[in-house]
Amino acid sequence: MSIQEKLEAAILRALSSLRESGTLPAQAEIPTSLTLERPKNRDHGDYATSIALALAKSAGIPPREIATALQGQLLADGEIAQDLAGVDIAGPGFLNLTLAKASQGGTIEAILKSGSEFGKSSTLSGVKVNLEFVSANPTGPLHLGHTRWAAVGDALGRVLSAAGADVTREFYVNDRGVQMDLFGESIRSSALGMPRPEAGYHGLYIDELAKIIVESHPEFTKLPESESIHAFRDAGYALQLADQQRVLDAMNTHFDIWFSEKSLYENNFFHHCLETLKKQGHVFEHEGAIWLRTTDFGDDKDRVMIKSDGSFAYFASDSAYYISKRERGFDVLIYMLGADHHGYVNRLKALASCAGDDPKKNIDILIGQLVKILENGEELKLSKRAGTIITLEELIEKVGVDAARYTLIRYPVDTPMVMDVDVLRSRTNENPVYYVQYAHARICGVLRNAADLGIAFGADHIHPELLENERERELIGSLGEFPRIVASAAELREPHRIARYVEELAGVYHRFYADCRVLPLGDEAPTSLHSARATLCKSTAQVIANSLALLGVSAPEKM
RNA sequence: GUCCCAGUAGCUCAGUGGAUAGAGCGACCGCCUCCUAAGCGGUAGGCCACGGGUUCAACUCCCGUCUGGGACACCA
Repeated sequence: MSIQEKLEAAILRALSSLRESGTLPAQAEIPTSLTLERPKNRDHGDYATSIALALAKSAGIPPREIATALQGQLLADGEIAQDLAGVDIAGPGFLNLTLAKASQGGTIEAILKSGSEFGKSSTLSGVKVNLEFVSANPTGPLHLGHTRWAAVGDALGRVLSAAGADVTREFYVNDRGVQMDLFGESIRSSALGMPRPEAGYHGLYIDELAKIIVESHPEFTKLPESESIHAFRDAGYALQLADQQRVLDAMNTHFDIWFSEKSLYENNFFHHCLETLKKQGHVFEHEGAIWLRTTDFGDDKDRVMIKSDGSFAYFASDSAYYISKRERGFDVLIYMLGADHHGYVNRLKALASCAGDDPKKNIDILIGQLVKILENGEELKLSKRAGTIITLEELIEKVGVDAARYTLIRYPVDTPMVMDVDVLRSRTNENPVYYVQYAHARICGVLRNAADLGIAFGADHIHPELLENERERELIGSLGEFPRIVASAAELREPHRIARYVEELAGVYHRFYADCRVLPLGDEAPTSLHSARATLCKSTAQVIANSLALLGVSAPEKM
């Protein structure tokens, strides 16, 4: 149990004993859990709680009076009193807690003991999560519109796993339907030197695909039109999907399952889904088409699953895919969609309700705003190579995987963002990924030197009582926050919190480094303080590395 | 017309109901004879779009207005 959790438990304990003793009346609304705040102002201690303010009304007692009683309880609590150097009442009734030095050492010890496991929790343990992201059509290269999810989705998967969830990352492959046929037709047209279909695909990559396919299968061009289109379609699809997989792999983004849309219609699965939905009573027939009455659950119109001509509407796939995920045992289905799909939110939630589920619990839809990319101050839209828009691969070539991933992840997804290629290539404070990586490399350098000088550091050399500098206190405080940051990032599905946190941590470290000499100067003899500071450095490097690992960004030992 | 998102320092943006609203860039002034200056410190810069409401407490929650961006097919 971390020191923070210990304190939280102690406060709850204090509150209930105050109620038992009659200091707090029975009608006081004592919460069952509470989270301590980290005050921004150093004068307000290491942790603070406003619980006295919150209780004042229901208890009918002035907040400062409650705070005073609480203060007395905490100081008399044998299990916690020795961890506290101070319990102060401030302002209207805040309770400010200052940790004893020895308790701060507990944070360092926990980090060194847990290593790469530090920060993990069990807040989501037992929850089976299906995380679906990217899900690009396999009819072209991955482009800028997919990059944000490729990075954020992957990071979210890592964060959820760190919080104990059982996560399956899934890529939905739209391998059937009109678009696929157009794709095949476009490749075939290129192979035969014919004009492309009007609504078809026009990128140069189509010509490349055509060339590759014709080389290995010249006979495709001689097949009857329909068969030929299908042959080109299937071959092109296989090549394009493999290409997407290669690029995602290079992006350090990995999937557990590549789910085929086509498979939803094999082995009578769709029919089974329809029967399942019918049992819930929201399926109906109208003018020869089969509908789902999503308006029963707040959708603005009902949705067609099977059109009157017997063909499947897109919503048929959505429905069957949803049923498939639930039948495969997932409790929480996370969908990561682009802003252009926000109209899907209501119908997907209504679909969950139509299937008898609770949309608040079983489905979670994240909408990502657009990404723009700037180079030399101009927006990049056209890509010579793809003939359409800039590809994910080109972005990686320009700025590298670490910078691309980090930048894409560090903003909340519901705000539009601009990536400036020139900034991402710069090696200054302006470029947060370097700022953070540099802090890690810097620590590694110090620790190499420490080892050369024969200075001992590690779990046996924490010496918390020697770490008296304000910068040291600040650094230890930041390190201790990591587990709660991971837990909240997972709960809120906001991996950008990890990035913001590690930037803050790197800043705190750089300030510590500027003020506190870690290694002996000149001929100075090594002391316990040198060991203690080197140990603090080591634990900081560990937390930075753990943070970057959650983002899928490397933590270099040298730069 | 309906719906979604945004509006915070000159610029790009953080900020899960708490105390004096933050960071980077840009501007100005400083810090390397010794651990990575890809770093650190300081100064200047804010009616948190506007108006109501809820609350002990609102940048944060609710309603409305204005401005900007996007979405609204028996399309995939």
